Order: sequence, then C-alpha cells, then structure tokens
Amino acid sequence: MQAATEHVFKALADPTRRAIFEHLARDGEQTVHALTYRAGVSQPAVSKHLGVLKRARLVRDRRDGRETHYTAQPQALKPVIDWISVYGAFWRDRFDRLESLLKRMDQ
Amino acid sequence: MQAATEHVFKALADPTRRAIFEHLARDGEQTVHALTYRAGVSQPAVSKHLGVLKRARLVRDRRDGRETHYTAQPQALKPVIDWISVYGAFWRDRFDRLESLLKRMDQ
DNA sequence: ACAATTCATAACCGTTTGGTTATGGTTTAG
DNA sequence: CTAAACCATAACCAAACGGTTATGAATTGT
Repeated sequence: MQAATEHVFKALADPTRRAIFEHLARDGEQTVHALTYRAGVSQPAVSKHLGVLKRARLVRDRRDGRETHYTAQPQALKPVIDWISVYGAFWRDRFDRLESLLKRMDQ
Repeated sequence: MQAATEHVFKALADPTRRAIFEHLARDGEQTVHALTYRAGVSQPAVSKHLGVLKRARLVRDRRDGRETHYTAQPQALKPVIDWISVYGAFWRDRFDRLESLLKRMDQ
C-alpha cells in the first residue's frame, strides 16, 4: 500500500483542488494570493488545499519573501497513470489518439 | 462541471473501492458474496462501495436469482484519462512506452 | 517607524464518508 | 414448506473533510 498513490488519488478527488492544479499547470507558477483570487474560496482554504496537493507531490512551493510561489508537478500523476495502465489493453485506442494529437501539436 | 467526472474521481479516492474494482478487472464478473470474502469489510459496506462505483459507471450489475453479479467497466475511466491528457506533453514518453508494451503483448 | 500585504495555522462547525449492526425481501436448497 | 443464503437498505456512529473566521509571523512599502 504505497502512501504516494493514496495521497494522489485523495488529492484529485476534490474539484476545487483539481481546479487549483489545472490553473497551475496551464498558467505556470502562481502565488497563493493569485490562486485565491480565482478559487472562489478563502485564502486559508486555498492554503489547506495546497497542503494536500503538496503532500501528494502534485505541487512544489518556493518561498520568496512574504510570497509563496507554487508550481504544478505533473510527474506526480504517475501513480494514476500506472494504475490505469493495468487496464491498458482497453485504452490502447485512446492512447493512439492522444499520440496523434501530440504529433499535430508539434507541427 | 460534469457529474460523471466528479463521480469517477470520487469513486477512485477510496482504497477499498479501488481494490474491489481491481479485483473485478483482473478476475472478471463476481458476486457480492465473493467480493465481500476478499474485501476485509462487511457485506453492507461492500454493497455501498458497489453503489458508489455503479454511480460512476465503473461497474455494471446483473441480477441472477438471489445473486447480483458485478462487472468492471474500464471505459468509465475515460474522464480521468481525458483530464490527464491535458498535461499530455509531460506524459508523452510514458504513453510511448505503454504503446510499445502493448505491441509486445500482442505478439 | 508604521502600516499594509502575504501566508500559514488554529479553532471551530456542519456535512460527508466509511464503517458497523439490524432487518427484511427474494431466491434456492433440503 | 421451511430453513438457509444472498443482497440491499436503514439506522446509527466516529472520523475525516471542506469550509469559515481569527490571529500572528514575516516581509515589504511609505
């Protein structure tokens, strides 16, 4: 029973938390202030969510003066990918399409 | 905000539930009785978990006399794959390796 | 120096969650 | 026909969760 896997699945279970992660992944490093502005919940709530994401290694924090900058760490999604890969045969087609999508994006 | 996505992430958040799904995906259709035997929790607890998995469409049930047979429905993992695909650039390597793994499995 | 900004933590609260035991309906076995 | 098996549901409970307000520490701006 890996704690990492457990933490990641738990962290992704909440929509507010996913939204925070999405924002970080799309727009890059953000301060707590900036994240709070969009989150629709209070700053302490955001800090707590960031704590959960951090425990799952889905985000990293960098302290700079009074600000804390957070960054998405998508590598931490690995346990989820691995878990789903067990049922990979089912998802081959899906992954194929992802491949071609990525190729098109590269052009 | 799709309810489907929300339900799937929520359903996968619990380790007992994941274990039940894994069992179904590995060993095929199972009765509630059989699932309870391995689950380490009571039969009503298993029934509740199956209810959550069913709401997420991760399992299907088939009534046969006094038994209810459950089957894994890995297609229902689609929302998770889609979500992760947004960060696909990070996972390209991973998917590549999955591709070659699947090709080797086919031979 | 003082005021304001940024953030984390504490204390608290209602709701959800994951478990239990109890029960009852339906179906099968004897 | 009666007893046993299978399962879902109800009722209940403690713990976890997601939010709030209050506060304080550290840093920055004036």
